[in-house]
Amino acid sequence: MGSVARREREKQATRELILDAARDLFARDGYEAVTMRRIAEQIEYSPTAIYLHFTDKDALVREICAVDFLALAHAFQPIALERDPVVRIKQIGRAYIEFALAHPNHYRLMFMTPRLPGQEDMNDYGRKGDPAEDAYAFLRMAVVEALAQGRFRAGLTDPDLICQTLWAGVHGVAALHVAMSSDTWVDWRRPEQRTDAMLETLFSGLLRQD
Amino acid sequence: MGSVARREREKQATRELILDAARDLFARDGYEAVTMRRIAEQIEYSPTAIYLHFTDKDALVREICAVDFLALAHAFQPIALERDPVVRIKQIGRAYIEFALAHPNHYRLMFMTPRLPGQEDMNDYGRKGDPAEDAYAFLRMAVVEALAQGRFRAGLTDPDLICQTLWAGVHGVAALHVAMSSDTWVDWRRPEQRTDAMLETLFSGLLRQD
DNA sequence: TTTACAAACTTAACGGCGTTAAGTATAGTG
DNA sequence: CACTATACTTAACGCCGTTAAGTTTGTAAA
Repeated sequence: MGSVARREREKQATRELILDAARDLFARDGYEAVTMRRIAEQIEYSPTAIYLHFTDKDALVREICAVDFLALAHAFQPIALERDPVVRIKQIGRAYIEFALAHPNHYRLMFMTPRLPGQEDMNDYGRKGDPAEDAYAFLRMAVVEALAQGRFRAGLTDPDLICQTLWAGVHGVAALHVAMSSDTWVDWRRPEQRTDAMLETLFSGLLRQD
Repeated sequence: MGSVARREREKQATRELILDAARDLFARDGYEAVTMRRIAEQIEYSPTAIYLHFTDKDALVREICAVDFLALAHAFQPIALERDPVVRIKQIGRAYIEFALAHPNHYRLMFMTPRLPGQEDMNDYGRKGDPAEDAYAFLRMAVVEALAQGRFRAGLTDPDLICQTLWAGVHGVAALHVAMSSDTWVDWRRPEQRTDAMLETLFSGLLRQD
């Protein structure tokens, strides 16, 4: 009787097995290194078995990303308690870059790979649960609040433009690190130093000076 | 007698044929869309013929990029005439983003794709001729000059850190556009507007205020 | 207790990819 | 005229994502 429930549980278990094996490959070596055959070998199933649990490779990897991005959302949780919106923005920026440095392959897939036109159909987490979207919304709220407090320089009134400038700034640090840090023709400063320099520059560039 | 020279010329001609066909594919649809078989079909050669002119696909595409990046170096030429190093920096930033927007696939390959470890062997253009490297050196010279003129804020003394902050800023605008501009959950401002906002932010953040 | 069935999985294959080994045609040289 | 270097082609290898067609197996209905 309860057997259907058990079978369902078993199916979810192998689904998790696939996800875990794929996550290992992905986190260590990136999207290209994740192959259906390699995942299958690791969990001792045939490659086609994976298709019983995921529609295709892209869906599988994106689900991994979506799950792991909850770590970013989690990092935002304590930040939400901070009262000063400007401090909050700074903490968001720092947490954002830290996430990118800790999960470069996740970051690359989510923010450095062009979206193919026409895949706005979202995964199981649904449109409004997308952590990346949430992060933008979270930043935007802080910006709107700081704007209301008159914290930005005169002339800066568009919250989206401010958000996009902030985002571009921290994304630049993160993305340059992910893609270019092993280039030897630049005498790279340490990532934390670059993060600090960027945040200070953005803030003294955007904020009304005391 | 002069036949060896003619043969050499003919070989260079088919080499150019390959480069042009590959460039079309690459510029329109990006790295993945460039396949040896597709190039071959277009120029009516067999796929293996390409290997007589290029060691592998990566070498071929990187040569395309290196060549087209000369356009960026070219855009820097008039900028070099500008006397004020701060103005020069601003013009470099603007030209840089304009290049990225005009050649998104080139930009993606050169600056948004992680370098595989151990390919520091450079192409025919040689180590010092790499336009990307030249661009950084060009920026750095302007920064050093501005630094000598005391144009940066107190506390900003490291030319490389300043360069990397500037680079990250403009890279952020460019990279976010290339990878994320078709995402609909952000109310994107126009790229030129984002460029202006970023440059103004960076400059008022970095420069000593008059 | 047997039969039917649906779910989970496998085997074999397709078409694509980058790349290579082996063969061929040809033009210039001794 | 024979020889050889060069520019090419054909055929194949081993990968990839994905699918069509079977096979097992545990449960439920007869």
